[in-house]
Amino acid sequence: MINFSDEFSKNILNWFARCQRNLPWRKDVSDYSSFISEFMLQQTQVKTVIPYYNRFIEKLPNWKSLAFASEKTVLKLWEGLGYYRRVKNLKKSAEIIVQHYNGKLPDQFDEIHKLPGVGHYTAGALLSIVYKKPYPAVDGNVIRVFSRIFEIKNPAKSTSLTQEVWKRASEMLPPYDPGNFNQALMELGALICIPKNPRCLVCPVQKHCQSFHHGTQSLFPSTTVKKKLVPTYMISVLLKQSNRILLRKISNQASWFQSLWEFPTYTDKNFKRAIAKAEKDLDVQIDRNELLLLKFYITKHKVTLKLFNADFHNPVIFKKDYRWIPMKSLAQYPLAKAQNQIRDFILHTFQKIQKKILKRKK
DNA sequence: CATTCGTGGTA
DNA sequence: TTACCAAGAAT
Repeated sequence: MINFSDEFSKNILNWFARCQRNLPWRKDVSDYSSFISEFMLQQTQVKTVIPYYNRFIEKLPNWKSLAFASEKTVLKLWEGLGYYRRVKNLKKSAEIIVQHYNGKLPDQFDEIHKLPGVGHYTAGALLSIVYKKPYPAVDGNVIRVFSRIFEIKNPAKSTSLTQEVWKRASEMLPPYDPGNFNQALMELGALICIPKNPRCLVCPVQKHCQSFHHGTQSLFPSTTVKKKLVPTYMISVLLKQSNRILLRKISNQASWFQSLWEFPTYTDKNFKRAIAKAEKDLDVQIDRNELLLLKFYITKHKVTLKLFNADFHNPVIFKKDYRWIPMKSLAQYPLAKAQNQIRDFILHTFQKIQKKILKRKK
């Protein structure tokens, strides 16, 4: 007589063996490659990660190369991926592993969990995938999958739901193949048990799913409360001085990664106030007729991003963390995605202007 | 423990 | 268009 969790495990493992996606970090699995991929995949979709992962592994193929790489090199490889704190923690972890663990990822939960940027999920994922140890790994996918299978009514994103799913995942974890079991659950959440319109008809564990039997898939995880959207305007100021351009280091109150750069950017719910802030901070006159770029940028709370050209009033502005960057070396400075797109735009137009000048000289 | 951190995708 | 979600962690 096969029990529930045993049959469940076999069904989902069988499906995973047949249907898993062909992903770069699934060939030549090592402690290092798994570590990099797990960090990149935190709150980031597989499709987004793939090119970043390939570039990163090619450039920094092992613990030592990462530990001894310059901060700027590592940040450039992460540029555009978001959540930049992750890359700081990633490098720090590599340094610790090279220094204190002889260049090999430790195989004890507490030691892995202590590494910066490694939480409960990542520790479990690494131990189960790299060392095949029986630890569960519960991510957003697994929460959704289990909340449907067991019709867990706790509200979405609540800690009680998270706790409940960790408990269930521990109970369901098979002693054999825990790494593939964890990955199979996540893969199921990514391919079959998706947030909306789950594909239950092709689900390998539909017979084990209470939501499927009751037709309640859309009720789990239980829906959250609505929020109001307050638009916020962001403007970036392009301050030029001959062939140099002004960047500043991102520095905010939190202990955040300090080596990321940006064009001076100001936000306010009121558009005019945003411009006034910029003019006051930089002591410049912003020319609204010389709009270089108008771009819409929408997230949960922010709505527009505009780039303006500005003229000097008083050249003696600069506090620390502001720097004039020659246009030619602009590309070397790691920026966040939105700023990065502005940078590319500026470089592109700059090149076009240079070409025109060359033609005139001829 | 509720927020914040970036960006892209979906219905 | 908008709310919600994605291989979460730190504070």
